[in-house]
Amino acid sequence: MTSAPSRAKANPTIQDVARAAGVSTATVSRALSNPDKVSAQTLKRVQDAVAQTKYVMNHTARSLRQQRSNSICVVVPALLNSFFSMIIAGVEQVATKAGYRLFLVDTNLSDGGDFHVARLIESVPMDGLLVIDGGISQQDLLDLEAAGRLMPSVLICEWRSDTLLPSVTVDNAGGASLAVSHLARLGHEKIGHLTGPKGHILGDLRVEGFRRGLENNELSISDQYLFQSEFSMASGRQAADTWLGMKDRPTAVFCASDSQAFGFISHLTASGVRVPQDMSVIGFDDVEAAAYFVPSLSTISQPTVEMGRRAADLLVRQIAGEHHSDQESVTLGVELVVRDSTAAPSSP
Amino acid sequence: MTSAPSRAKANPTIQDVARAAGVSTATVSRALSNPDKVSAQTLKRVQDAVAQTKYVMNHTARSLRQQRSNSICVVVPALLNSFFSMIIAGVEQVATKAGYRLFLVDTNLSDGGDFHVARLIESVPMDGLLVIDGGISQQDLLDLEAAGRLMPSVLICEWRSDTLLPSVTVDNAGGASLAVSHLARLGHEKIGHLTGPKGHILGDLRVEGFRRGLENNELSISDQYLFQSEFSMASGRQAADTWLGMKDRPTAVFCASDSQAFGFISHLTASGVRVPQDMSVIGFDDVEAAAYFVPSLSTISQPTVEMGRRAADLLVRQIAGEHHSDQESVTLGVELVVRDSTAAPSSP
DNA sequence: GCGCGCCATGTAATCGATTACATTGGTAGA
DNA sequence: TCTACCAATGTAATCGATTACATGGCGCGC
Repeated sequence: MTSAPSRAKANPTIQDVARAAGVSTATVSRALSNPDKVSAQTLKRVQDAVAQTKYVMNHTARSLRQQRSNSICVVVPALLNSFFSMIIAGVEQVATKAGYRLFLVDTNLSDGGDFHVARLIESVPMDGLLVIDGGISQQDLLDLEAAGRLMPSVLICEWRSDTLLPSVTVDNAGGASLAVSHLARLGHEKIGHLTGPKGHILGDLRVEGFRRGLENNELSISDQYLFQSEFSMASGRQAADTWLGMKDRPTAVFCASDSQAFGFISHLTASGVRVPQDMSVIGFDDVEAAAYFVPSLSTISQPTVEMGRRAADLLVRQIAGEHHSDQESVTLGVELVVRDSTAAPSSP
Repeated sequence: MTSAPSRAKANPTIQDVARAAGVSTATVSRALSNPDKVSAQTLKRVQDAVAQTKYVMNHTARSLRQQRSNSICVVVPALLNSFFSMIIAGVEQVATKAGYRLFLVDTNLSDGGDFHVARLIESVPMDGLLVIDGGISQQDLLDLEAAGRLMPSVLICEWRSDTLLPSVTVDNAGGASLAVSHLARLGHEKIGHLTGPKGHILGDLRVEGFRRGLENNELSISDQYLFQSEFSMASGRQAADTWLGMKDRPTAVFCASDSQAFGFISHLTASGVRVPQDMSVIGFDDVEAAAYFVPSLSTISQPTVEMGRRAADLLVRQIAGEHHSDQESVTLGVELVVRDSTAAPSSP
């Protein structure tokens, strides 16, 4: 190793600081992380020495010794969805304040869709895990638990009920029901639903809420009004094609996500169907673009930032060793936001 | 420390594996990371021992010893922008293949807008840095360089020209000029521009390209057609207000970002101005939603994924110690995408 | 005046993997 | 047959901070 290419030069270590301050490494360490354990005098000398040597701590060494990394990992299905970004913003606020670094993993990006937590955990030592949305298979988590390798974890967004982990969720079924009631109040009787992906817990719960909403409003349920779909815009556009091909069309649809609603409306408009005059559409999530879409989108708003905050809080407490019991799971409420994509059905 | 709460139990170490296999720790280490350095026989025994003990490597220890973390940090201004997410997807493909883990940092999320690379670098030991967009101040980078603390780095998206670091950019000015020419070809003579934020390099370059485009088409430049703006939807909506209040309005605008275009069109439509019949709008970026907006948005498309790939490639090579000279900076081309938000001006 | 205990600090073990250097046995070339 | 070298493996130092334990000095109570 002769003349290395322009590389950061070797960092000063705690040894250098100790020498400069004329104290032992133990004292430096204490001065830095437990200032009240050293005398005011020594503290000052150490601080000066730190400034002089331009010392910065080596977190790797600290992690190794302390057997903890001071960082938590957030697993997300799709960073590009602003809904998740908002949650992360909330997580960030709390985690940073508690002294944790954040590690983001996008299951969509990684492994070309074949994502396994196990591999993640093997590769990165983390103090805690925060899983957003059903991106990780329940089975993976159970396997880890069985292997005794599961670190403190909190789940955000709905999850299968039999899980052992604390979670932060919103009232998905309730939100769906709200959406349906809104449409019913406007006078719609033939209401359809663009579902989430098959087997996805969030989708399932919203279907359930959709059904309940219809019942509450004494409307009949027709399975042909269930459009098997996914959360994406492309999927919403596809559903629009199906809708256009139907003989007996619903006059309003509740979409399991805003993205779907965008795709759906987009294709309808391009085909000459006017929203909301000819057709009402309501979404779920209230992403930023919902307010700017044409027409602006009626939707169900979730307290995203708050969800992130609560989850991070649960996780930090769990890492600190506070007992986590079932009561630690949290469910937050949702809100109906009425904009321009819903209206009374046109009289035929 | 007596009965800890349900926590992952102590992981097996390389020592345990060595014992189980009846070899030394050095041999285990070699078997795991340099399989050709041990005999086939020993290799097998070690592998069996690994399986038996359920050993997983402790990356912290490895990082400490090797003085490298095998991870690179990506600094992004806003994860929720799908434009950046696409870039990251490209980065991910290359970085993972090269054996690096990805660390994402959102400067918007962190520090409430007061972000400093220095703090980041102090807190997380990384082998390389990938900075997307002008989110980090040039000064910060220069300071680091001066302090000899700058790790191998690559910049994505345009940057002030005097920088010392390799970068991956697109032809921003060229793209802007393309957009203007498209509008001019349609017959527009009064063309406006929603600029990026003041002093932002990307915005500045697009303004420059806007001017060049007008010149190329022998159109006059009127400063009142420059709408001081930012990249956000909210900012686009605000610009629409300004536009509505003008006496002599442009008949077409080029927006420095798709988000702005959404906000602009949204407000126009709500005010009864039809796009593209009464007004043409073209954006820049080609985010996913551009194709789904109503009307679908004409825009300038950037090779986002490719940008990420190229940048990651440069970075990995730089970390490996290959000499990086100026020729290593890369500029990629952009493309005009014509959709439904632009049309010939209505004859008055 | 003596002893107990506490405060500030130092000494050295420790976290778990990598790797420089040492050792062994075997083989090819002279 | 002897030397030189190589391949395979072991021994122990190393990365840089934390922290258990040891030490010395000082104050307080009796």
